[in-house]
Amino acid sequence: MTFTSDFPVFAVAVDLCVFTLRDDVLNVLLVRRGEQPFAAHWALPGGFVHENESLDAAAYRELSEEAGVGRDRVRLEQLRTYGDPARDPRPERVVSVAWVVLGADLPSARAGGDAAEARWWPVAEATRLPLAFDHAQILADGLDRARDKLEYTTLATAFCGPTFTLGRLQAVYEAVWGRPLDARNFRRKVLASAGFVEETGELSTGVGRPGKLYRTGGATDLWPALQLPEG
Amino acid sequence: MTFTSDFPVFAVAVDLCVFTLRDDVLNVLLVRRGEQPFAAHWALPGGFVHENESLDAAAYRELSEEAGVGRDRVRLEQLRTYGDPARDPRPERVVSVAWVVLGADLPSARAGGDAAEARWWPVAEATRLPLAFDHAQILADGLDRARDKLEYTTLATAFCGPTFTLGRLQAVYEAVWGRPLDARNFRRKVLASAGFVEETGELSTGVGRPGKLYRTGGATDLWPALQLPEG
DNA sequence: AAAATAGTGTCTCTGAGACATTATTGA
DNA sequence: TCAATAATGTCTCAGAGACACTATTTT
Repeated sequence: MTFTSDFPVFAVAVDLCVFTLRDDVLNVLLVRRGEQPFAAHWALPGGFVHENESLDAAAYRELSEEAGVGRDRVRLEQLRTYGDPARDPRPERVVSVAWVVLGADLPSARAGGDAAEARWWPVAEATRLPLAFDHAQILADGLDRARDKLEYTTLATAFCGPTFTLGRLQAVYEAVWGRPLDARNFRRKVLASAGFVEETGELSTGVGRPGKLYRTGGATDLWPALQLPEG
Repeated sequence: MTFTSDFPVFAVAVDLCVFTLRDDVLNVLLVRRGEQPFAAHWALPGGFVHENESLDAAAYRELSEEAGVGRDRVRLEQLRTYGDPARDPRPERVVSVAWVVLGADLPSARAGGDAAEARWWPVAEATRLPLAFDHAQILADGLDRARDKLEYTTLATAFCGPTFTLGRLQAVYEAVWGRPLDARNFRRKVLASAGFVEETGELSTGVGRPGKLYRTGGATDLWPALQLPEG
């Protein structure tokens, strides 16, 4: 397929920072590239936006192709757009719209799309890898965004399933912030934030004493905010 | 000039929400379009990104062309990217990277670039205009961003000149938030936020009692944050 | 003297952090 | 009975909001 235009021509891509918790550790999905440039390098999943496809539709499509995850399983928000002329060595000018994607219990990664291999990485390891393109920067920005958003939005519940105990929600905060929190203070603050969570009336099952199960409340912004402990 | 590509072809634009204070009222720069589509509609200043030009360079260039403002006069930050296939009626697919630009005492607008006319609008009026493309949405998002950022960053000083009194800084907050603030509490909080402002040793001149002049401190994030009063 | 702006202190209330023990379940 | 998780209360401290008057300058 060939296109022509009277404007400077760009390719537009989406790149995804897909985060989930595995064993109470924050993980990010990376794919190993099968093609040049950066063949065999690890990279964020992503790809080109199609004609007549919106940016978020492209993000959801890549998520489905490269992670096998449907849009009902995740929350997705735009991070920022990266457009340095040198960020992609190919002759085409490639601008990439990056997204942060949060999900609970996302499936084990599988190869798909043009990726030779896909797997979850604990973020501490992923940030030490020599990622393709400017993906190390994008990942760092995505992590910052996730950490910030947990403070003043209810986004943390996106890491949990449809129902969860307060203990699970606390584990989310501890994994993303990398700091232990006091359970009593955490519970007090979560329950004092109107619309953060609501009781389902059910109790959890499994190991340990059953606890009340909650679901996401109606609020999107948190007031008052939870505060990331300093130090 | 004609380009060809093996990828779906996009044009990439930048659009700017340029804010300044005029008579203690928050104003935004709009241009009247001279060409189709949306000829004679008011729009955010902006234009296409050139070949081999980074996104922020394009934003600064448009700012210079359409507002006559150099990069040393403003602070600029990326807002988000808009890419709905229907957002531009032209056959080319146009994705726009939007920016929020804050400046002090920006010059009276002049026509430039492909704008027939340019002028400052109080934001309350601007948001009621039928703007071109999806610019009403972009402007609304830009206003939200500016209001949020004033809470937890030192961005407010970008609306002031190189030195300013605390009274001027308070006027910035009141204009952007649309709420009166208590001067005593405001001073206490600003001076308690490490690195927000630092004394110059100079005093203001002009009407009223002279006050200490401050300049922007080294901090970019505010701790503790200033809080937008509710209600 | 009038208008405009700068500067100062205290009380009260809310929310944050620190901190230990008991309760209930499954293995 | 042990391991794992849930649940509960109090004290102290910091920061936010409410609130009134005096000081200095220009016109």
